[in-house]
This record gives sequence, C-alpha cells and structure tokens, in this order.
Amino acid sequence: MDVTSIIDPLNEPQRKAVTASSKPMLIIAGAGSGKTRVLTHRIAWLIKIENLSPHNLMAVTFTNKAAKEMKDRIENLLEIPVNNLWIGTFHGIAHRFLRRHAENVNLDKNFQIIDSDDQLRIIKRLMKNLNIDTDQFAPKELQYFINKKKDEGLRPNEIDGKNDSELTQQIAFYRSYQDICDKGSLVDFAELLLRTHELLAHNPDLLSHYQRKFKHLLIDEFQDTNVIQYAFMRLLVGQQGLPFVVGDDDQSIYRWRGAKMEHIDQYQKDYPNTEIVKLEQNYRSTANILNAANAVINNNEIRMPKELWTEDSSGELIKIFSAFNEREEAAFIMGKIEDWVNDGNKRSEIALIYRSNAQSRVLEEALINKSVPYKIYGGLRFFERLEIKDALAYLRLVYFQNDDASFERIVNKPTRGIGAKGLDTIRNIAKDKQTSLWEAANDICKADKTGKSYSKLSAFISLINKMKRETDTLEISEKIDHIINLSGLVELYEKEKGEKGYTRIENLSELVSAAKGFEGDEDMSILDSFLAHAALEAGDEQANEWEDCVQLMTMHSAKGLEYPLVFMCGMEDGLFPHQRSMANPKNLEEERRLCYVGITRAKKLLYLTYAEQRRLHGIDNFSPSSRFLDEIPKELTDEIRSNYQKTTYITQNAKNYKSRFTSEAPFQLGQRVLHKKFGEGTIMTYEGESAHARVQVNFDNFGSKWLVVSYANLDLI
DNA sequence: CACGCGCGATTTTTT
DNA sequence: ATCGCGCGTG
Repeated sequence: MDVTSIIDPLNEPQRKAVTASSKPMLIIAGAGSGKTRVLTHRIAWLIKIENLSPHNLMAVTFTNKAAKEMKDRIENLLEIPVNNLWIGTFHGIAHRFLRRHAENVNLDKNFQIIDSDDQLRIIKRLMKNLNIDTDQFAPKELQYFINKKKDEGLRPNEIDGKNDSELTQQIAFYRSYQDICDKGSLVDFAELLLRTHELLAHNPDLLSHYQRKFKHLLIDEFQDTNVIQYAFMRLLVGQQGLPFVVGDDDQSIYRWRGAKMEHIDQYQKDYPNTEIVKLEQNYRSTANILNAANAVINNNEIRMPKELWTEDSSGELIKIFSAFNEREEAAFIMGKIEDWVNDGNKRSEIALIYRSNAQSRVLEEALINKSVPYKIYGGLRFFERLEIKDALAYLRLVYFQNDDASFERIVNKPTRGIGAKGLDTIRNIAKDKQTSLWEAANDICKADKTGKSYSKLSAFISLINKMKRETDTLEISEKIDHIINLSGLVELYEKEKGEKGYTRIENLSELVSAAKGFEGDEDMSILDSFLAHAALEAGDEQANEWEDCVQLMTMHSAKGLEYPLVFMCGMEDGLFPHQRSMANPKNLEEERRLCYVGITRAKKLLYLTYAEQRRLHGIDNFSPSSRFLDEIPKELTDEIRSNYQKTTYITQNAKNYKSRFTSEAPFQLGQRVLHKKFGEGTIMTYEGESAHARVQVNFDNFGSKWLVVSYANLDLI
C-alpha cells in the first residue's frame, strides 16, 4: 500500500494529525470534521507506513458500536483483517486485562460482571441486611455514591469521612458492598476500571510490559473520559508512550455521569510537548446550520476558542415552528415527513430528536396513526430486559453456583413455593456458614428431609442439577435453549396479559440465536465470554435496518450520527434546557452543548419546534420557547406560522381554563404577574384547586418558583 | 405465599 | 399518565 491512499482524502489539519510523529497529540475535532476518518487513517498510517505491528497499539472508543465501526473501517482501509487488535471501550479493554491477570488482583478466574441492575439489587438486599432505612438513603443514592467514588479511583479507606456521619455511613456501606462483590467474585462496571488500574499500578513488571507493548494509545471522545479512565491512560502511556487523543469540548455532554472535559486541559499540562491540531472544517452541514450551531455554542464561557466553517452553500433557512400543544407539534412534523417522502426521499434520512424520552410517546402515536414506520433508539437494551436477565440468571446459576444474585433472582421464578420466608432461612444459613446461597440450600436439604420446605427446595436443586447434567456438553446456544425450556419461564410469560408476554418469549428465542453465532474471546471460555458480552454490550438490534424507518432518539443518543432532515422537538425552556439544569451555570452550559450537538446532526434541513402547552406526567405545562432559539441569529431562521388549527385549539384551551380556574384563582396560564420579592414573571403551571391551588411562576430574574396562590399576593400585569 | 392496590418518582446513558 | 416497587390483605 502506498502513502497516497491514506493521505490523499485528507485536508491539511487532518493530514497533520494522521502523520504526526513522536509527540503526544491532541486533536480537537469539531462536529462533522472527519474525526473517525482521522483515527482510522492514523492507525492505517502507523501500521502501513511506520510498520507498527497491530498488536502494539490500543484504541479506545466510547461505545462498543464505535469500536466495531472503527475496526471495520480499518480493515477496509488496510484490506486485510486485523485480528487481535486492541480496539474497544475502556470497560471492554479493562475486562480483557482482568481475565488475563485475575490472580494478580485477587480475583477468581471465573469472576462475573454485573450490570447496574444487578448492582442495585445487591445494594437493596444489603441495605435490608444492615437495617439501613431507605428513608435515610435511597438505594439509588448509595449506588450513585459507590460508582462515583470508584470512578474517581477511590476505595473506602481513601475517602475522608470528615466527621460527617452521613458520609461515614456511606463509606461503611461502600465497604460492605465491596465485601459482597469480592466474596461472590462479582465485578461491577466501575470496578472493572478501578481493578485494572490497581493491577497495573501494583505490578511494575506487568505495567512495563504493557507500556512497551502499547506504544501507541489512541483515545476517542476524550472529552468524556472520567478520572479513573484518565488515570489508566496516564499509567499505560508512562514515560515513552505516545498518546493520541481526539475530542471536542463542545460536545461534552456526560458531565452528569463523571466525564471531565477538563481532561483536555489536564492533558496539555501532563504532556507539555503536546501538539494540538484543530479540525474545524465541517463536511456535514449547510452553512446556515453550521452558523446557527456556532452562534449557540459561542454563548458558553468555558470552551476552547474555535469556529467551524464549511465550503457548502447557505442552504435552506432553519425552520422554527411554534405549536399550541405537543399534539399539534407532532401533527406538523408528520406533515413535513410526508412532504419529504413525497419528494422521493427516504424516511431513514429523517431524525426526530428530543431532550427526554417521555417526549417520544406523542410522536410515536402520531407516526402509528399515519402508518409511518419508525425506529426508536435507546430505551431498554436487549440484554437488560427482564426475560433475558432471568434466562441468563439460570445459565449463571447452573454454571457458577455461587452466584447469589442469580440464585435470588430465579429461585422462585416461576413461583415454586420458595418465598420470602424460605429464602430468609437460606440466607441466614449462608450467612452463618459463610457459604453461598446454593450451598446453604443444599445443606438444608441434606440436613432435614422431613421439613415442609424440603420438597420444594429439593425440587429446585434437582432442576438446576438436571440443567447442568443435560447441557454440560452442549454448544452455548443449545445450553441456553435447553435451560430456558426446563426453567418454566416461557409458561410464566405466557400468562402475562397483552402482547408483553409474547414479546418476552420472542426475545428468549432471540437470545438463543444471539448465542448461536457467538465467537468467544481468546482469553476466556466461551461461556464467560458470552456472559461478559451480555453485560458489556447493549446488544444492538440490527433487525430493522432493512426497513426504511424514521429515526427517533434523544439528543444524547444522537451524538455521532447525522441526517439530512432533523427535527429538534420540544424546544421549550424547562424541557430544553431542562428545568433541573437551568439554575446552575455549568449545567446550563452542558445543555447548550447538547443543543449544539443536536443542531450539528442536520445536514440539509433543520426544524426546531416547540409547543406552548405540553402535557407531561399528566399535567399541563406552559413554557416559553427555549432560550437557545433566541441565540440563533434571526437571519438564519424562518418562523413558520401555525395554520387554521389555531382557532380550534384556542377555543379548546379557553374551555380548559374556565373549568380549571375558579373565581378564587383568577389566573390564567401564561399570565404575567408581579411579586413583591421576585418581580415579574409568567405563570407556567398550576396544581390543585381553590385555596390549595399552587402555581409555578417563571420569574424573569429568579427562575421558576412554586407559590401557593392564597399567600403569594400576586398582582396581574 | 400470592396477588393486588396505592404511593412516589419521573433528564440525559454506557459500560 | 405511567410504571415499578413495597407493603398489606386474602
């Protein structure tokens, strides 16, 4: 292969990045600036031109999907399959390290990965055992605490309790939780990273081995790395390594789960001879769209100065549509979708993106109504579905009998007479003898063959043993198939009303097919490998790919994707930016970045829509249009007037107002009011009747407040 | 022990 | 509006 095929398709800055030598690199890649291209060509360059062996580099991506895509593109570029290439997510790579060197960090070779759902179950269980009041700590709070500390690289004894009793309790809980995991050889997501970091930090020989091996470390979506991931990079790069990181501070949208875009600055401090390359030419959007995005993001205080540009023409103006309510918003979008398709375009070129999942409902209903095929991204992932987790719990218990979490999950599912009380007995025995629940159950059966629960428990034990016996020599997919058949799960789901049960059973057979073509990883057994796969990978549904569908997704899941026609729906203050992010400037800036991400998804045509009235969680909300709309220069936009439907809706609304607002609360939603302390504001939402009525007022200078009408002394303006 | 009602919460998502 | 979970009852 010659240099030209790698270099020719690149612009100047891209080329600079791809051909860089012997320097830590920082690539700031704006939206649509060819980031993935740079990464893949960089890898091709290293292998083909610098003759680097493929196993001397590591490439880290944010999602499994991105990893797969990168691998494919590299293989395409090099025209040879690249096996044993270390490309994956931080978690996937950490997992690989741990399987290889489990014994170095006191892990059982057969350790199992637990997902957040499993983790939460364990936490709830433990809270009960320790008599921790759920009023004092919500299980999710403790889960969040533990994961946060792990993401920061902290073990319980590294956290300072500061005489803070609440904090001290949380630390103690973290310690107990970890104890449970260690005893059961369970590793949660954050633990994968933390353990791997410790593995390398505490084993100098191993570390230097891997430092020599991975001379080149490439990291994508660098702005979204958390503390432990950054530390992992630092460790692996060592003194001689050459890190090559690619990111965009403007697209950092995961601060709320520990991502630190500050790592971009930190990196430059830690590697003083860093060469920075900025990719600012955008190949995706029209100039109007790009300029709108630039204008919005320019309102952020904290960002690296840069401005995307394009050679593309201005294109269409950005359309802004104000609807009366969410249904009219949806109806408007349906009309535009129809136009698009009638013009001979594909539905799959259309994306409907929104801030929160709850918004998808109305859109879905409208799409169904018009018989428009659509696909929703996100929502619950395949391997997270209840029926899949149930089936896998059987599989796990059959082959890893000390897996207490799985035992608890399925011991009475379907119900077989081993309820809370029976389970308690088992738990107590397990606790006393320091054994697993499985062993405790076996002990009970051996000890007393006359007890009431004996027959039930022993039937369960026989079932699991039978599963083991009959599937031991089978292929993984046959194992799963047979275990499902013996479990009674199918019969259980059949009883569920509606289509739900039917779907569940379908999913079970899909699980079997998923296992059929599954190829394991070299470092572990196929069973371990499959279970790890189930925990670490979402299980992308590629099913509907052939069908021409409108795409629905949140703005978060839209990152990295692009569509000719994009609708950003629900552009209302309170929804986007989200209410919970409006008060804190840093959070507001993150919302603005999210808006920037949204806008830059569009290639040709962008619609921004909002509703004056929106029913959310059963109550009507009246919000002003999103402040982000005001940040787009007027000359780039085209405000579309609503049509005849206006009158219909106004009468409808007037009726609602009348019936809801009695003479005692002479306010209307949208009414401007004056408050002694907070000044002027607009009534957004109401709740309750007459004397108990409360209103939510969005004050111009104080944000939104809930006030009881009878005390608030609001003056009408 | 199983089932059913009621209460509370309900941004964003990967791994 | 809806869904899941926890507690109380049959």
